[in-house]
Amino acid sequence: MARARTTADAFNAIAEPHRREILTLLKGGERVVSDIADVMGMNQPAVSKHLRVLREVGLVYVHPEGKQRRYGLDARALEPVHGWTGGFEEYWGESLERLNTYVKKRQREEE
Amino acid sequence: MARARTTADAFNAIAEPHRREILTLLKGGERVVSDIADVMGMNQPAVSKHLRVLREVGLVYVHPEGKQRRYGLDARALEPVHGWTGGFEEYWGESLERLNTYVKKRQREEE
DNA sequence: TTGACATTTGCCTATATAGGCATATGATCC
DNA sequence: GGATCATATGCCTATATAGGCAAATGTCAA
Repeated sequence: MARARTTADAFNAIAEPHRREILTLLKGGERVVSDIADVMGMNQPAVSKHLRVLREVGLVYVHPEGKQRRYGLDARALEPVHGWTGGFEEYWGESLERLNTYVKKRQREEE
Repeated sequence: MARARTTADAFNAIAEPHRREILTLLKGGERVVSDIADVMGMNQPAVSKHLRVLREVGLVYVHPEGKQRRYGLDARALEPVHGWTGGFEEYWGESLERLNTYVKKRQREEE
C-alpha cells in the first residue's frame, strides 16, 4: 500500500510546507493565483497544483473574478487537526521535565 | 520532486492514521510492541515500522525491557502542529457563519 | 550452545507524489 | 474571430511510501 493521498484529509494536505505557507498567506485575505506565486517565489503551475489540493480538502475556496481566480481561506478543516493535537497538551506540558530527563538518560545509555 | 519523507517532521509523521492511533494509545502509558499490534489488529512488523517513524521524529521513545521494547509517548513534537493550527482558530471560529453561507452560495453557483 | 520468544529489517509491489516545462482551457476586450 | 492575459492540466522523472512475507538480530533461560 502506498501513502495516503494528499487530498485524503487536512492532515495530509498540510504536511507540505508550501501549502502551509499558502494558508498562512491567505490569513491576510483573498489572493489571486499570480499573487501567491509572486509572494512565494514559485512558478504558477506549482502553486495551482497546491491550491487544487487545498481546495479538495476544503481548506480554500475559489472565487472567479474576471480572468483571475481569487482564493480564500476556509480554515474549518484545520479544526480536527488542532483538536487532535490538543488532546496531547497535558502530555507535553506537565510531565515535560520528568520526561526530558528520562529521555536524555535513555539516550545517553544507548550510546 | 517527491513528497517529503514521513520522518521529515511531525506534520508528515502524523498524516498516517495508524500512527495517530498509536500515539493515542500511548496516552494510556507505555506499551510493548506486541501489545500495540494486538490492540490495533495489525501484524507486528507493520507496527514496528510505524514506531520507527514516530521515533525518528521524536514522538516516542523506546525503553528496552528484557526481550521486549517498551514504547512511550513524547508528545512535545506535536506542539508545533498544535501551535500552527491554533493560529487559524479565529478563522474557523468567528467568521464561520459568514464564510459558510458564502461558500455554500459559491458551490451552488458552480453547479 | 541451543532454543524460544520479541522485534527489527530487507525485499517486493502498487501507488503517489512535487515540481519543471509545454500546452490546454477560460475569460476579456478589440 | 483573434489577440492577450490568467490559470489549470498533462507529461515526465526521481523519490518515497504502507504493508505483506521472510529472514536477520537481540535477549534471555536452561
